[in-house]
Amino acid sequence: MYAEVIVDIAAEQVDRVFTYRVPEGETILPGTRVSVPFGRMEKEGFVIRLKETPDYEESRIKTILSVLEPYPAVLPKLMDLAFEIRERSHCPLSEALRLMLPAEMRGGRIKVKTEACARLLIPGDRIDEAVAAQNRAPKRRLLLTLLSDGEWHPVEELRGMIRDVREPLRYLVDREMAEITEREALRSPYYGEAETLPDPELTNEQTEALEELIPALRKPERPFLLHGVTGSGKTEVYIRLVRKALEMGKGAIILVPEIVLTPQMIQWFRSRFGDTMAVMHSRLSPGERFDEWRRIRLGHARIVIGARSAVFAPVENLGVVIVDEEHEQTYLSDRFPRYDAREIAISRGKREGAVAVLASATPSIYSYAMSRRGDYTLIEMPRRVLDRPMPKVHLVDMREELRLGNHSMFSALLQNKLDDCIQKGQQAMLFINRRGYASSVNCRKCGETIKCSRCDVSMTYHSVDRTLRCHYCGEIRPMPKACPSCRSPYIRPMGTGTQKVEEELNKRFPGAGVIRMDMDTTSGKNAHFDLVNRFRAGQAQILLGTQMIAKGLDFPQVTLVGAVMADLTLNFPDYRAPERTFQLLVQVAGRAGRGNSPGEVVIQTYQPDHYAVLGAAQQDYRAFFNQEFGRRKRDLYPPFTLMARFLCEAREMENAMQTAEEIKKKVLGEFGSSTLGKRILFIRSDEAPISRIQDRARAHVLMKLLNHPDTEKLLQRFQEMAGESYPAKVLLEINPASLA
DNA sequence: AGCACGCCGACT
DNA sequence: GTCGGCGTGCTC
Repeated sequence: MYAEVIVDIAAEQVDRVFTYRVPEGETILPGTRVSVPFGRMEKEGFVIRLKETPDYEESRIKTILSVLEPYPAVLPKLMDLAFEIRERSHCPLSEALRLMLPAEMRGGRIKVKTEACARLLIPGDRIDEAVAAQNRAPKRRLLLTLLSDGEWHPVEELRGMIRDVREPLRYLVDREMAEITEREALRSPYYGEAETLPDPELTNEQTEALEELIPALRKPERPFLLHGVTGSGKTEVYIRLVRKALEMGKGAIILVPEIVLTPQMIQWFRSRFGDTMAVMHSRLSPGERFDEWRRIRLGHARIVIGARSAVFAPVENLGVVIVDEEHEQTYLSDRFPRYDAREIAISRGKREGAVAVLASATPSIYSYAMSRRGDYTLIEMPRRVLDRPMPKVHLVDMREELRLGNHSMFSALLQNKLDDCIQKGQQAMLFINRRGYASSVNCRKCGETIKCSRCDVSMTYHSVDRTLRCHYCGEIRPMPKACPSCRSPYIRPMGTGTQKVEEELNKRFPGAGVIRMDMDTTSGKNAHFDLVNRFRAGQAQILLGTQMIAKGLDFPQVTLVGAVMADLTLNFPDYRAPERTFQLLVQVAGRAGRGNSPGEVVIQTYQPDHYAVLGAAQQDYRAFFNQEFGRRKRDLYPPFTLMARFLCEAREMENAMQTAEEIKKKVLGEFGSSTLGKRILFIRSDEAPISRIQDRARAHVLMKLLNHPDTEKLLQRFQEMAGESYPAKVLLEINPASLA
């Protein structure tokens, strides 16, 4: 027998199969990882196919050294998916296959953990007798009792209950009353027992949604788009759908944005699904990640809840894939090979006969447009559970506040509402959009902003330790005493960050208690969890935070939500700015009134007439969609067009720019005024907006292409062009998440 | 990815 | 004369 193997090296030159001999007596299935001799190295590889006769000179064929796992690490369906990813993102197959396993599995960096376990060999009806016989040896008695269920018990666990347990255990083993073996142990990312919760009553809308979704488990057709307002109970729909799939013997994947994957939410799902659920997210330790992966692969867990990369979880006989908060940017991978977890979810659904559900209170313009075209089946849930009202939203024009002489960052209305809320003993959440507004440090004399030496972005002032930090590369510098460019001493932090607001709040509302959640206060492993818990327990009345408090959190005591200056994203030089702003504001507003008391929201804005702000204030998705869709059509933005960019990175900007210009010339030379060339609405080469990241100079060729069936041919040609050799490293991006 | 092979510059 | 620079090419 011979095996075709893809060697685990990420390079175009070795992106083809190599033939190896299967050792005598071994049976290997496709998808199995093996260790093979490659040149004079030893490498890991993936078996792609098995065959009887080799198509390579037999005497030169080497033999597989060892089989790394006794089962295929890549399921056949995921193998097909890897081929598709290679096609679509033009990466070596080995790179696509790497997505299918936890990183630490490669290179044998992680081992299966074992632990000693003991169990009783005495038949059940003779245990009492055995216990009674040990009336003068209390430790033996206790041990017999602990083991009396006949199950395996880790010795470590017994040691916690009996001092020097080895002594009585040896006694039992010597008399063949018990046995000890090394068994595989699973490192668990869960702590605490999950309480079992009863099923809540379903609302009419939930029932109706399920009446559409459940039949699709038998014969899935198109993907679903579930549009349910904040608080409409989408999660309960997921739970019932997943449970149904489970009853049919199928598995499920639920994708959520990383930020909402808090221990609470995990415990909550655990309370409904128990040990048949596994989690996958970036905060797991390498051991935990591997063990969770193994639980899924071996079928011990059939339900996976996880962040982006969990779309690749090795669930066999997949019944349903759900993408929660489908509009979130986190579903776009920022690493190579780039992928969109939503696309993969749909592709897996189609490939494996599973229902794909994209869900959001604020669907992406793209997905909603797809549902209008009939490519996705739309399910709407326009009302909240228990007929709770949508929160009442007040818009405050901050320009007007200034005109009235209010120079603080809180409008009179927000101050009054906060006063009121705190006096009533209720809780409030204040959301600050710090992006682009953070306390950059400026010189008041020459106007210079202090930038990171390596990344060309402004550094941010952190008052706790009086340092400047770069949010791109993490560089930390002490706050300078004088302006680095003009030596003037008049430099100081500008703008408003969460810390400054926190100080202000403590001054204005002494005794209310403020919890701040942002990148700085949530860096520890459980910091996020602890802060959320403290707020839930009522240890503070005000929760202040950035993006991370905008989504998914459910605090029934919160009756007031303030968006202090949330419309700043509107001014971002990005065509998605209105979409982002609308989504953010609706999500923020959705945090209010989730309990029995109705909620109120104050949105402070400088652009109260903007349709994204108005749409959010009225909580009217459709109105917003229509406006935004019209604008995209008129101004030729996606989905009517697509952006393509060649990103060129080099040590020197000269090389990066030279490459960008060369590519632009090549594109124009080849397509110029041809029919295909007419699909190019514009093309421009330039330094990238962030001209240096991690000491690499960046330039790009930016193109807007008309979305037309034959545009695909252009893209394929672009992919080839990106693969040629230049003085800079070139990467082709289609509709990049950011143009930075 | 690694490592060999190979063809030109400054040194014990 | 030799050590060593890293460009090109191969690995079942």
